[in-house]
Amino acid sequence: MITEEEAIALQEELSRAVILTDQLPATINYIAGTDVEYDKDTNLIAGSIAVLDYKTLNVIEVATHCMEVTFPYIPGLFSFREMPPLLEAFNKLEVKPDLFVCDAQGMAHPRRFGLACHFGVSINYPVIGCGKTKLYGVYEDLGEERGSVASLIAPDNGETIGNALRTQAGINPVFVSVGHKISLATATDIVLKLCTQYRLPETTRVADHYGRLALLAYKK
DNA sequence: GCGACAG
DNA sequence: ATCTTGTCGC
Repeated sequence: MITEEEAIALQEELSRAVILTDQLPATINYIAGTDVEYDKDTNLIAGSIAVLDYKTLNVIEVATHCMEVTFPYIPGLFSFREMPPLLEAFNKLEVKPDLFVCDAQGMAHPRRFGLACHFGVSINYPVIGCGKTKLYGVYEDLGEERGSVASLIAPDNGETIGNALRTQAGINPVFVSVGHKISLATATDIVLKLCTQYRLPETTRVADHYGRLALLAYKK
């Protein structure tokens, strides 16, 4: 298995391929959410990708893949744990979406290479990182209203590596960052549009739901 | 040494 | 991630 040192070296090498500008279709038809579920009492995990119609948010297709975990949870090396099941699920997709939203960080990472970047560079598609909690960076003065944004600043070089985004008034923000082939501004705009009723994007919620079902069915 | 630490 | 429904507080 890949060692921790090798994983870090690989991140530093692959991170040079990340594209931080909009390189997506002028019209977005399909958008996918990705998530990975864990089983409480086995080492099974399920990668899940849900493709939605961007305009109506209707579910178009869902692909899942169950397997055993192959890498421990180490903050900063999270992608090496979740990439395997996600790549398998991606290969099962019949409808390839215009872009993806990962349930994790992209550039908002100590080496600027969170799961959303790793996934994006690997499949060469536009990807947005949208995490529920922060891994790296500091922010201040985030408004309480829906749509409020505060820059996530990297403490090592002072650069903006993401946005804290309030998707519902008075509810904890989500953390948006570039995964691949999209700008932070576009990514932030899209995530807000996907949060129609809840704190998290509909893409993430749907992927989570079907991943859960797939894991339960696989256990039996 | 202490706190922080995606899922 | 996983414990988990109703309940406490603004």
